[in-house]
Amino acid sequence: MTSNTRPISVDDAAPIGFQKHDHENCVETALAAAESRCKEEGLRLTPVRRKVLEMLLQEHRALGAYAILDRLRDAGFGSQPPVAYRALDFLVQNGFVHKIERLNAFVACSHPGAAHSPAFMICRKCDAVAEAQSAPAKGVLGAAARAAGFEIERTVVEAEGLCPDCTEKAPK
Amino acid sequence: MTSNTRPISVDDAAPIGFQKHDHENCVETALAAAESRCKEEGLRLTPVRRKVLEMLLQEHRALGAYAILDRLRDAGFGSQPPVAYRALDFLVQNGFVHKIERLNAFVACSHPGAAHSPAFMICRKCDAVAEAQSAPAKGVLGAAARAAGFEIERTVVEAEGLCPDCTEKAPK
DNA sequence: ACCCTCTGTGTGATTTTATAACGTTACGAG
DNA sequence: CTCGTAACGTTATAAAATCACACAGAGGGT
Repeated sequence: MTSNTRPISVDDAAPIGFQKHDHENCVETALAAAESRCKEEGLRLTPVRRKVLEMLLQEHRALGAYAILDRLRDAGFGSQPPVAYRALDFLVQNGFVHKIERLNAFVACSHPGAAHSPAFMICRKCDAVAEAQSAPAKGVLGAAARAAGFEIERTVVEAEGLCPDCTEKAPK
Repeated sequence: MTSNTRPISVDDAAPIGFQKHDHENCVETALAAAESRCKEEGLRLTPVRRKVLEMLLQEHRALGAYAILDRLRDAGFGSQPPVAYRALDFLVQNGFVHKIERLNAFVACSHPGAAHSPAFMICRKCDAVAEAQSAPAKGVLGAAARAAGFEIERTVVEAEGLCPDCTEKAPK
């Protein structure tokens, strides 16, 4: 499906999270993408996992594991923490979902398919989360790492602040 | 742990964390700096707070709140979680200590006094933590934020990987 | 068909991390 | 000294994450 995967340019780096978009479509597209990628790679997108991914795509924001768990229970799945955590592990492992460390919460990946080291903008008012690209290893941090002999394997980049809506409403 | 002395060839970008240095001195200097800054700014570096800062300076790595709490108890302070969390709040608030979101743990700031948005390198093997500078708002992320109308107030930048020592030992 | 193994699921219990709520103490301004 | 506030100590509880173990179902080999 992601044959139409767009190259990530700076403009395009404008995050999905804070803008109006065709939500129905965005959810369906992403789900379909996940499905086909799993088929390709022999991964098993089981009902629980699919449900969790769907939930996270529906909300365009970070959900805690227990919020997810509640919804799973309502949907008739197991209701103990490991159920949610295992599904999340799978989804994170395979890049369908990202963990927001700052919030101990999870969001669906907005750039399905693209190899990326994600960066997030988190609104401290309304908790909206938008995903952008980052290239932390290219900047000052990368230089520091090389200088120190540190091998970067993975990066967490999370910006906290005010989203456009909240800036307007509370220009304080 | 490692008595392995590496050349202190330091390029300024190089972080303090992964190198041998005069630890005694570094602890004392930092404590003194904290004290004088608190005096200047009318902040109260109380015994608990001072003790916590000292502990974090001693270890050059991240400690969880409960590890800190244990040591506080041993030192004769209150032994309930809020004691540690309150001290940590104060220290983080005033820039003496940083929280490592990835680890839910805390490290003393390595660049006392300098206005900074810190970045961390975290060794996944030995948990060593080094602090470097970052300028996330200057790069791709900054561009994305401007494009989206997002106002960045604070950033979390944490790189996970292998520190020099662990790279040598387990080149895997 | 069968057995076997491996992965995923369901559940109870527990650990780890963090906050709420409330009374008491200590400090500084007046 | 007296008052108001900031810091502390304690009990209790919430929130986040993991452990341990049993069972179910898919696939492979025979």
